[in-house]
Amino acid sequence: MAQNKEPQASADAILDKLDAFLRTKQLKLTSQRRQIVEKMLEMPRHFTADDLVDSFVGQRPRVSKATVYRTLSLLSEGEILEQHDFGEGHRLFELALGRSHHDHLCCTKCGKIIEFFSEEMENLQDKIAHKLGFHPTSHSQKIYGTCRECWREAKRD
Amino acid sequence: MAQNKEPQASADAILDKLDAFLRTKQLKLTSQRRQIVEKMLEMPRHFTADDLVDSFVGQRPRVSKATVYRTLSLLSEGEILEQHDFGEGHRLFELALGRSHHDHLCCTKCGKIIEFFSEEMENLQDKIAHKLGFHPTSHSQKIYGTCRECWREAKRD
DNA sequence: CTGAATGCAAAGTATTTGCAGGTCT
DNA sequence: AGACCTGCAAATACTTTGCATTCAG
Repeated sequence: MAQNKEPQASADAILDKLDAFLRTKQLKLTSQRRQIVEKMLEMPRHFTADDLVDSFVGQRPRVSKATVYRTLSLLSEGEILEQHDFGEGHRLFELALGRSHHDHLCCTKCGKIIEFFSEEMENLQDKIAHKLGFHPTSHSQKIYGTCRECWREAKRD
Repeated sequence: MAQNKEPQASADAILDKLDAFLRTKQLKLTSQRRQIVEKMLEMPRHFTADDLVDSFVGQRPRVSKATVYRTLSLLSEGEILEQHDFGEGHRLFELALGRSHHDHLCCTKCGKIIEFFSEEMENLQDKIAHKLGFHPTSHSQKIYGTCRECWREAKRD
């Protein structure tokens, strides 16, 4: 088990993968799609579609909200992004390309998200799924609670 | 590990728990709140707020959408219901009172949801959380994939 | 009696879609 | 040329809120 500190994929690596994916569907790698990929790299680990839309305000050429949403869908479908729902009423996106799979701890006090990976957990999940006749393709695991810092703060009161 | 086949709580048990919870907040057990509890018992294991709203159409006295939403919040807060998000764009509610904790397998072909519980998994989750300085209060785990039936069907083609 | 609850309609929030014109190959 | 894309605004889906009235304790 380890926290994940790997660097993210480069713009080039992402554009290559996106281009390859788009080709398989006879779609095009446009200027807007490139710009969105660039912006993605400047986003925090988890970001919303709206965060990305906002990053284009007052910029020329700008990219519209509709295009951002449409592109985020494509990026997810092409397995470049991953989508999460931490129960806040909106989706969060996370760059998946070049990073290995992991799960999340979510602090309900400060909103911090801690990533973790456990081989043991992965094996156990597979074992359980198979025992129930299920063929797993992916999973989402979130542990909610209080992080170290918020816990300390709570005890202080 | 076992699939969960326990019966659900009775209306009386739920109303008792709800009443106790409401008292602690100086809130009232109204006729509408009672009706919502009754309807909940007729719902499938997982239901949306809208399913519940619909169950009141053409009924007298009816309960409004706003009240349904407000009551579902209270029921969740009072740990009578649990909320889930299976990534379909709306919340699903599930009766938690009288049922023990479990996680879910979600078939992405047919939408079927299979429940499971694993002591081993629970322990592992706690172990990981603590190792990262985290104090867990709850978790949500979903394994997506193909269920036995859909898998067979896929192979047939 | 009095604070809490309700219904209604309106307002939000997040996301998707129709369409007319623009763009890439 | 033709298929795909884009921006815009309108539409959708789900949920929350403001307010005048009604109700539970």
